[in-house]
Amino acid sequence: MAFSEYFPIWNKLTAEQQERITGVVEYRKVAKGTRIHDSSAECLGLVTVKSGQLRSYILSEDGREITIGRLFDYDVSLLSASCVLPDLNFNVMIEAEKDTEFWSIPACLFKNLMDESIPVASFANSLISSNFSDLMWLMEQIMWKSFDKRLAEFLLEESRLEGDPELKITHERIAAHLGTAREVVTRMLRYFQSEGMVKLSRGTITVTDPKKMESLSE
Amino acid sequence: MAFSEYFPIWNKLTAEQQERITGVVEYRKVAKGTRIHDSSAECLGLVTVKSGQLRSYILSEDGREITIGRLFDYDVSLLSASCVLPDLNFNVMIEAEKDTEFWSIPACLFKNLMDESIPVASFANSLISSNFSDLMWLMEQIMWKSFDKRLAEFLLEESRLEGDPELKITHERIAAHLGTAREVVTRMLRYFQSEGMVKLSRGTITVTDPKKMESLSE
DNA sequence: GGGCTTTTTGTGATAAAATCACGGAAAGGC
DNA sequence: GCCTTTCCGTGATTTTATCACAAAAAGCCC
Repeated sequence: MAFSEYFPIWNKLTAEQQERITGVVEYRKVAKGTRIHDSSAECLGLVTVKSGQLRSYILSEDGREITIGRLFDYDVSLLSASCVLPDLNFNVMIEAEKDTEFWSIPACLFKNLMDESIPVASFANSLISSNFSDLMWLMEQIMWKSFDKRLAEFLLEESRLEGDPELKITHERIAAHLGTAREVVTRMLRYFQSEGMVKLSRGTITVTDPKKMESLSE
Repeated sequence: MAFSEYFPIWNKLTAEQQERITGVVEYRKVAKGTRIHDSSAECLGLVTVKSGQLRSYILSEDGREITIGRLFDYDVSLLSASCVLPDLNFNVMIEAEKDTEFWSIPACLFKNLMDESIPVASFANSLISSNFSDLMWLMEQIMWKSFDKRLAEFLLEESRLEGDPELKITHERIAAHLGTAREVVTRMLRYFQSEGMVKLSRGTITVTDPKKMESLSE
């Protein structure tokens, strides 16, 4: 499948614009675990996922993380484009949670397109807006929801994504997703186990009672 | 002073567009404490502050608040325009922290302008982007900074804004700004007082040692 | 000015979550 | 089978949040 299939506003571009993109769009295939963007490197520009899974997260000075978003097949993101929008200045990291194929359009080209095409500008607009909404949602979760609910929700979402109640994930990773400490996750998982909602073993968590967990997460 | 003076991209609009705005822009003057936007009401559109001070905040189900941004003279905001950007869906409140004069451009007109003018679209872009960055900054504060630092920073910022070390504010209000409980603020303020950084009395907090507080806040 | 209400602040007790400091168990490499 | 690394468990302590209640200050009304 070609890039154009994955770029929602492709048909709203002129042939000339399409050509400029085709000329510079970069295709990459990265292995699970690869960090494709961080604050130090010059920015990637606009990222479009062909297949796989990416996660964006922020990092504290002492190395703690929290996931702020995820990208799946057909998702497009401007998070890695702080140089496109000068008002977008913060340090976000992006890494591959699975082997991932994606395209990137250099920041400078996208910036030019934004300045000459209304469809591109309003596309950028909706991307940023939905990122903003997602962050707002996360904020509300962090501020007003207790940790047990957040963890339950994470586990359910994760097993939904994988299509499997048996999750291959460490407590450490979960802590990084949720922005807390590993011990906190461990203890809460033990509690979930004592309540019969999950079964634990090294490196895997099996959701045994999704119903009960769902009712907890609300 | 006229609206055009306060609208950064006024000169990039056609005469016809300027006229459409002039025809519908609404001027309002509200007293301190007025809530000018909430999730229930139909949305205000684009807000431009002439003078005064607004704050945007979110609300939990059980009534707790946290300030997510502030608007001062000449500031423009799209936060109250969830209906302009369909991807911008969350419930933010806006209230006047001081007597405030502002203009609002109805959402539908602004949406039309965005769809026909690149300067307007990219202006919207930079507004959303900077809101996004601010929220990201807040997120980092909440996640990685301890409460004493956040409170110290708030008090310093507040006294800088007012140009006065003697702040007329209750513990309750501070708690609403920082998204915590009143008792927590009270106790930390007592600690600050015991350390000689502030002097407390009913309804006022006087920053007596800003230097020391600054070094704490870092 | 004396009683009344409302607002603001103080504080103990308890719970939730984060941090610190270990140690032990499981898996993988050779 | 040994050694290293990764992952997990858990007590002790600190920080924040929550709950419950009350005292002190200010405002109001006659």
